[in-house]
Amino acid sequence: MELLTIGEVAARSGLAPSALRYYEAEGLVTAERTAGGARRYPRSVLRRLAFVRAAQNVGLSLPEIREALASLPEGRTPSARDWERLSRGWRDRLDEQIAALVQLRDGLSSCIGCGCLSLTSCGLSNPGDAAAAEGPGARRLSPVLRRLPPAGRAGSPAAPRGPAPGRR
Amino acid sequence: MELLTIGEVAARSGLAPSALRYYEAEGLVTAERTAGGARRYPRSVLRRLAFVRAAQNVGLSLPEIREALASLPEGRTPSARDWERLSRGWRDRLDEQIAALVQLRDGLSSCIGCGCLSLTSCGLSNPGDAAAAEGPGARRLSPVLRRLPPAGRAGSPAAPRGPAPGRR
DNA sequence: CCTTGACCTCAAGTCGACTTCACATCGCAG
DNA sequence: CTGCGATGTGAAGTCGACTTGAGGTCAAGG
Repeated sequence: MELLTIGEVAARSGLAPSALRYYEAEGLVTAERTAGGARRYPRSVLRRLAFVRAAQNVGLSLPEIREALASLPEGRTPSARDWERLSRGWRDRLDEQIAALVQLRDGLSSCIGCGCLSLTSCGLSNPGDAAAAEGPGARRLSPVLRRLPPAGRAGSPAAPRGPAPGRR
Repeated sequence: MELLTIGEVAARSGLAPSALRYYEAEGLVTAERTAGGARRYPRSVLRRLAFVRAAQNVGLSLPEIREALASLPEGRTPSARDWERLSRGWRDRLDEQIAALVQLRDGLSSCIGCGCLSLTSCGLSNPGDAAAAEGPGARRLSPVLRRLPPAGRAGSPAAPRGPAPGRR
């Protein structure tokens, strides 16, 4: 009645069934079982999955998301306070990431203008050769950048999350 | 004389020797060899590595970087035109990423204000349940976001690139 | 001559978030 | 009863960018 099969949840959430099982194994969601062992999800799981997605977009890892979810009293619809608390942290995270990218972009722009093609002394990259270049002057990039990507990850057209060739 | 050992390059670039070998295998850098087979790098490799770093920060994958490097006439110091061409593309990339993050952050902020805790209809996440919620109205997130992180990657204290326990 | 230490190669391991595979079951229509 | 499709499980594979490990070589120093 009010319970959804894994296939339905997959269709509605856009996640592959395998991902849902994985999330369950990781403790992000739970499901009841039929006599036969099939998963039956309450409608609220969709909200939970939406939450997971949002958190992923902010850059949280699954363990972090699990923690965040754990801080929401079981099953209950998150209160305004819950939501505010969580999203405030996320906002800070996003602000950090944005600031780092902006800084990088601006460094790039100024490099175009200044003609310092060497890259050896222009802070855009410049990791350790600062030591060779003498003096601790360089090293302008905030560490958050190092934490950021290898971003292209899903960049290649090949199946990041969208394609989900799983449901064939 | 003017040639650096892998250890020196590692120290000056901040990369582990293993990473340098890997880059060579991937065709990002080349090195001469001594009679005994040891790598000897010209000073210019540092510039090249700085370039690689910068490109990584922008979010390029190694294959993409290899391509970019290939477009720089062999060995020659990149001209102003080269640099401008490349960095313009990077800038666009960064702009995209920044825009996506800003959009996400602002969505977050507006959610705090609007009290729509359900997450089911607020575009912050909302992947496929739009179908369930009837109508194609949702799905506000630009696809660039999906390409972005799972960012936390290096987030865990455990050795992303900094620690480089390689040089022990 | 022997030991270090820096270097070499090739193979395999790591991390995160899943997917894919092989094989077993459930429930139901025909 | 048979067959199909949706599901179940556990194990192993995938991708990117490296690191780690095992086992071997080279040049210099005591």
